[in-house]
Amino acid sequence: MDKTEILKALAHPVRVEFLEWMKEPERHFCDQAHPLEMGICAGQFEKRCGLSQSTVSAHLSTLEKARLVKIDRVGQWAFYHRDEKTIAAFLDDLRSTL
Amino acid sequence: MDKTEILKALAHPVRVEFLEWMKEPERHFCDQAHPLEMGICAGQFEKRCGLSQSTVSAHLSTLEKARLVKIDRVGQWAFYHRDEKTIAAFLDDLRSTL
DNA sequence: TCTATATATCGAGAAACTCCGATATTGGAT
DNA sequence: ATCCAATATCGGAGTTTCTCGATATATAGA
Repeated sequence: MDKTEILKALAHPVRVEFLEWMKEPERHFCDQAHPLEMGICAGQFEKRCGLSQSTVSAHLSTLEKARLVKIDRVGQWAFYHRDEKTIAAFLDDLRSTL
Repeated sequence: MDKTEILKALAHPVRVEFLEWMKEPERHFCDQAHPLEMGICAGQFEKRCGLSQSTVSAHLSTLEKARLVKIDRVGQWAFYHRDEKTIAAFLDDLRSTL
């Protein structure tokens, strides 16, 4: 759990927004073809943030490198979901050290 | 309380370190001439982080713009201390939204 | 096999960040 | 008034981040 890497990952509002959206999938991704239990397709973020496909992919990759999200690759799709373990550990660490 | 600005301010390990040092002044700044209750002199950080005076000043300025610290200017000195109100509000907000 | 779709990666330009030395500003002391 | 010490600001070099379009990869389906 690299605190600095996580804080850098959170230092862009779009990435924070992605994490917040994933907290309530049924609210923000109700039109996804696949069941929400599988995670959120990368393309879903694209539609909602107004950025290009490659930019969204890069942001998701940043979140993944910081271990804030996990990816399940199924066929041609990448399903993203929050890594609650890392997020909780980070929040606890931040509260106790900051 | 601008969450994005705070997260960007925390996205540099030196600034996080400054905040952590200020949490225990008697431990990290025991050699300060002025009483620690006044806050921590800018020069104290310089001695401990190995960065130049101008760089330290800029980092402290970033923390101040994010309202993570407050400054008391007394004579030619600038005494810094944590703004616990902002820090607590930020941690609460992060825990509830992230 | 060929085509379409989903995602990742590459290359490049713009913007932001980091750091420094030099200079400016401020206030105290002589 | 002058000098010194503490801090802030400026200007610039180097690095990183953000974003895009183009291209690559990988899978599904006809």
